[in-house]
Amino acid sequence: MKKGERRKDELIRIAYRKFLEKGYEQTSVDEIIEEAGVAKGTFYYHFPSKEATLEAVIDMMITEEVSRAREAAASPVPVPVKMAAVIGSFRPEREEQSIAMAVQDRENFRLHEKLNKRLLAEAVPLLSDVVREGIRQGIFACEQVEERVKMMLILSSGLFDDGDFTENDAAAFIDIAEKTFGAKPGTMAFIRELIAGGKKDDGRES
Amino acid sequence: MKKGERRKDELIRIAYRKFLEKGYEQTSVDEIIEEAGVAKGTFYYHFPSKEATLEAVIDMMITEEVSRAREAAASPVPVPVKMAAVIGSFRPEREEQSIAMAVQDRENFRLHEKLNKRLLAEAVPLLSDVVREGIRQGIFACEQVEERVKMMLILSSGLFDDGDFTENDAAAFIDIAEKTFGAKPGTMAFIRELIAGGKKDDGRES
Amino acid sequence: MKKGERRKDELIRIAYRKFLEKGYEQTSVDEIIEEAGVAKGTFYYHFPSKEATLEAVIDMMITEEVSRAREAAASPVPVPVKMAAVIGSFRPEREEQSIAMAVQDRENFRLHEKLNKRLLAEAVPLLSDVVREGIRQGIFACEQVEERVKMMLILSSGLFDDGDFTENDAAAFIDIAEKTFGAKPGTMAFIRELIAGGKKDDGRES
Amino acid sequence: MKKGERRKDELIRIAYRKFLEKGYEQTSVDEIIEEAGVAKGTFYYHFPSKEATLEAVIDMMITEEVSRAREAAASPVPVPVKMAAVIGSFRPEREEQSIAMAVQDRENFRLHEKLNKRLLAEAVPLLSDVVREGIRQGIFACEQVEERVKMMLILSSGLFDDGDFTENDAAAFIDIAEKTFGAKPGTMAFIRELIAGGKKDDGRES
DNA sequence: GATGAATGAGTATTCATTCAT
DNA sequence: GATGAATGAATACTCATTCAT
Repeated sequence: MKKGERRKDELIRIAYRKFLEKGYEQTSVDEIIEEAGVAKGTFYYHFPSKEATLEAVIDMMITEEVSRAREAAASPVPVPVKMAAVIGSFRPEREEQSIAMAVQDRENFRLHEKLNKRLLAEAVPLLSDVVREGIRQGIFACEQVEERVKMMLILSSGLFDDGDFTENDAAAFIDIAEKTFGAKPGTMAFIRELIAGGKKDDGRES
Repeated sequence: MKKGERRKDELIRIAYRKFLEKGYEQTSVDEIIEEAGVAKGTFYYHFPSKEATLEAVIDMMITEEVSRAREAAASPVPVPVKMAAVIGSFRPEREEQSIAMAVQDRENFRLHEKLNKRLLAEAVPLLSDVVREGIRQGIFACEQVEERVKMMLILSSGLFDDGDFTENDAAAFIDIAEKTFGAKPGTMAFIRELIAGGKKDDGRES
Repeated sequence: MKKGERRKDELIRIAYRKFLEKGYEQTSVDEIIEEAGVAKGTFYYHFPSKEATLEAVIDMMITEEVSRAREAAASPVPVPVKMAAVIGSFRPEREEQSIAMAVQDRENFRLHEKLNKRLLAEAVPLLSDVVREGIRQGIFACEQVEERVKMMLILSSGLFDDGDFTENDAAAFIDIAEKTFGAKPGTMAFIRELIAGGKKDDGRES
Repeated sequence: MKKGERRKDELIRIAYRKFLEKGYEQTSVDEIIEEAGVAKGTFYYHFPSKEATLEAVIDMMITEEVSRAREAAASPVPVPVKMAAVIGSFRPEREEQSIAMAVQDRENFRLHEKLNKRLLAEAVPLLSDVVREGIRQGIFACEQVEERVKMMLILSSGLFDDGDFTENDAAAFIDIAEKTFGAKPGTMAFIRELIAGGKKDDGRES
């Protein structure tokens, strides 16, 4: 990696953190460059616009998560475990920002939405394959696989992403998920641990 | 209603429309007062800040929708029909803005989210009562009623609010909803019409 | 005149002087407001953009000069004298800026050109009437009156506006002007004084 | 010519075209180097500043045109024809840019003016010699030769350079020119073709 | 000769808010 | 109740120029 690229990556990293902390619109270019300790011109040397930085940030996140998810999808483990692993791959950045981002998270809809759209697009096919594998193995039984996967992802994101949920939420979600995919009761109990993991140190957003 | 109150209500109504059209952040106080034909000072006579206008707008929306929903919940009709009516009450702005808001919908997350949080809080108990009524009548059978209601609302909002969904989406959703509440297949087919209604004139954007 | 209008007029006056001194592009909004001692917002309260200020400046100049010229055209004096008076009305800013504008004059093409276009459009008909009056009186004799007037204005502007010309220039110009309008030699000697007046205190620059 | 010189000349040529198309101020160094495919440093290796590029561009133009004009002035043809040829040499860029520059011509006053000043300085003595030759041959009769030449150049530039003129303009101009130089009516009718030539393919702008 | 990353002062414009009348 | 002139910090973005390699 060249010297110039390192500067650019640092800017992306800082932008990433800022966008999570305060949201895209609320983060000014000035704040980013001040934290990076570079001049205004340097920022605009690397990015044609502020919006381009958002794209770069999202690309970075997607790239990382998708590659982790793909690996998980390819591993030779039982289907339910594999599902857990794939979904887990898409739950971003546990250790890193978890703390910082908790601060203020109200306004980063733009990042959230762009990211969600792209993640959904990447995650749905991946998970659908896992579900179909489960169907072949007799673990699951359902039609409209892609749609059901999409719904479970929407639901899990709306419910758990903010780390604010009860045991009842988890129980109901597991029951719904099992019925959604036509699985036997208990098959997807593993989800409880998956989301529980995110509850403690992943205080993403209120 | 006094003269001053009428002015204030007009400002709220204009702000409401603008927020839907362009989003909260993207609507300037100047635009609101210009459309209202009042002076800057007048705005700040009625509202301590721009943010206060957002709160007022949300209050107005909630109040209207909740009262419609309460009426629906109290009407003596079969439970599935009642559910449709209550949910329908919470789907805002059918006739009025549906057209206008189609224009731009990308940035009004702030309004959306504030509204959603409050609507969820109001809608969940109301719908839960309806579901419990259904349980007593043997139409539904489930535990964690409130949680399940919440999930169906999250899911329906994530899936259908943007009017961009397929027949497969609808089919899967209906199946999931029935299983979620332990209803017999076909019990909740009415949902298809409910969401179809929003698809036509609510060409919001994808 | 209201208070707000006075502020606006002051801004126009300052912009006018700055534009003459340094040119439109080279004058920043910051410089104008600093000299006026007002805040940035005040400027943009009165003008939608910097360009609008240029328009306002030009309007101000045109309005003044045209009204002076119209008066001169209506006065009951001999035709050659009247011509001198009308032309003189269009030679702007003798006393006021003459000094300040001398500083730098290199870049104000934009002002100059916009102004020239509009002045020419106003001056040509006015002077043409005077020339036709002269033709009726037998002082002048020519066709294509408007075109000839336009040419003499272009020529006089190109030659004398910068105050940098010789006696030979004046002599040749007078000869050409007389021949252009078919006047007897000496008829338009008055021009010499007209342009001489601009030479001293109007040390614009070359 | 060395390799470095070729690079420099290419930069001048590109700058020349850009300055004509968009004007000096509106052309950024970035645009020039991008089109040339060289690095920023390369530009500043060849030119101490952007302004220096303008000077270089003007030098290039002058040099070309003056040498063409000198050739024309030395050729053994009748005086009126020679005048036409010399003036024609100074009307720049017939074939090359005529099209490109038509795009935008509003802002390149700086180039225009610098060029005009220098062209005038070069053209006046050259044309004056031609006029004096005409006087010796009895075709022309006038004093203040240089001044009259200058005036005709100013006039022709102000009138015809933008290609927007009428037959009346041409007629009046020819009449004035003949009287200016004391020529017999008809002597300078050739001018009509000269300017007509510029009207067609030189659609610079209105 | 040539590169390209870095600079930083400068640009026009926006906008929520204040306050004397 | 209502006005509208005034504010000033903030914003995204530009661009001629420098310099270590």
